[in-house]
Amino acid sequence: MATSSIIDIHSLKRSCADCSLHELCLPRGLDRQALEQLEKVVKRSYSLHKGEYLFRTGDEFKYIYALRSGSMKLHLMDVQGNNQVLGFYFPGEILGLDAIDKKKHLCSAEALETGSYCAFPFSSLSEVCLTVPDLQRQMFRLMSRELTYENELLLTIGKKGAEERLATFLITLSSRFQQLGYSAVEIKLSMARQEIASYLGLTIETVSRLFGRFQRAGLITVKRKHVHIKDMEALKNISSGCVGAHKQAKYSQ
Amino acid sequence: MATSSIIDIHSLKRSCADCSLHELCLPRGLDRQALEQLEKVVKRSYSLHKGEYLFRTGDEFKYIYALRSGSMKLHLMDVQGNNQVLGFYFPGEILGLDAIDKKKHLCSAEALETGSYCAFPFSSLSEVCLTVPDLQRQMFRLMSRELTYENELLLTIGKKGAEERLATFLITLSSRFQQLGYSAVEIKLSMARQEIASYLGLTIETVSRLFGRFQRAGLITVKRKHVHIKDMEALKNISSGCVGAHKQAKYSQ
DNA sequence: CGCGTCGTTGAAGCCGCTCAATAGATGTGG
DNA sequence: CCACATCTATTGAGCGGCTTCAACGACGCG
Repeated sequence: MATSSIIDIHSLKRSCADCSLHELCLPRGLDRQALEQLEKVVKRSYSLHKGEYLFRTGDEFKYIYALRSGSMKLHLMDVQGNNQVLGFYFPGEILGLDAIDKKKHLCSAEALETGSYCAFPFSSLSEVCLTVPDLQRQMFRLMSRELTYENELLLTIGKKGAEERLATFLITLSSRFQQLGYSAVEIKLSMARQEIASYLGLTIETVSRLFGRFQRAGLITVKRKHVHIKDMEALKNISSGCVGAHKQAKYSQ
Repeated sequence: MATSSIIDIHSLKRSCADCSLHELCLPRGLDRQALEQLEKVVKRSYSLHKGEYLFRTGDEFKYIYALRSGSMKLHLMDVQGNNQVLGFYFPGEILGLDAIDKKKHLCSAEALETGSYCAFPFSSLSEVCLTVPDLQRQMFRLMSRELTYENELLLTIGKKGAEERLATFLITLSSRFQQLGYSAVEIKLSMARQEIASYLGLTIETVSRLFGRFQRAGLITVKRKHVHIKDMEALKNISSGCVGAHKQAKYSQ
């Protein structure tokens, strides 16, 4: 479990209502009264540095976490050391929902850069859900959304070729950054090539080559962890397989 | 939406308490009083025939479904006709949870054989959740479990070779059947090769060849849709990559 | 500056896909 | 009941995309 930092400017912000992530995060759609209920259980603003874990496989499940700043990766490892990155998380997003069933975390959440988060004790949170219908609804929605994300990732990994996968990854990242108020074309990757590769079910070399190929084709410019999208349309076309012939089996009826 | 059959023996069973799937399904862990609340909203026992849909992509989300008998596949199709099977569902399992967020079904649920199901209007169900803590908890758990399943599928598709994937599939099927009270070694596949292939991110030819290879190796006997597991241990070893050398990149730290 | 980590690039090989033909199963109608 | 059509599954041959193996380059940090 991460230790709280000595000085954390975020801790000055006292309420979810004041939080800039208000409309993205757990409190989304809650009225003032409901927010007050939520305030009672939230533990606010712990900080986290690159490489630190929010939780690890096997940890007891106690909290749902909301990321306030920074970014994280969720990853799963099996007995032989196969390591699959399941997703990347950005401010306003919720981590830990998959641990509810087994009451243990089955995957690990690791910080990709320095950031901060809020923690909601799950037992208290679910009690509040009983008295605040909007909060219950929001919890259901968040879990449902998580399922949808994973469904799309499954489609990407299971049915798309390497170019489509990376293009899909970039497009998705772009739109998520835009929602957060950042540029849709200037992307700062907080994850390593290795992590992108794992997420997409590819190797690091393939990802590297694809970045090069996209750059040579004039779709993007890449410099280390900085990506500039020059031709969003073309990238979207690749992402949905409208160009370069070779795909995996389609099985269309 | 499926039509209810003219005669359905299951409709004679009036309560979840009497249902043989009681301990697997939504009512799991509920006391008598809680069950009564649940009874008020459930719509029981519609029947469904092979090829019929419980819901399709784009359908308005109104119900959560519990499968009573038979089996279903959940699948997702993108714009170009890439069709990914996301999962197979058996009696006691819940379908439709991923539609809560968007209030629309983003994937389709199709019957693999004749069966029956119960429907829970989601708006009523979530109201009941507010007064029955155990039911709310169960909903959270079910959604969480679904996330866990998908995580494991992602690991399988993203990091494992073809043999490992099929072995994992068979092992998983075996243990689910066992939980349902069926044999763990005599497996009747209700899905076609094509559907297995799509689920595992492979082609139908590869799946067919793997079945042949497993049979020649004495691990199983396959005859059409009937599989007999002869060497569970060996299958588990393959499933976790303990044998046949070649795997995908492991990325172990 | 030297070292370690991360990323890029090249060459070669293999796994699983594609294409194609056959066999088996299922259903239909005469 | 068999002939025919259709769909599903099996099997083979060849190829190609991605991985593997290997070496080099680029950064960042002590």
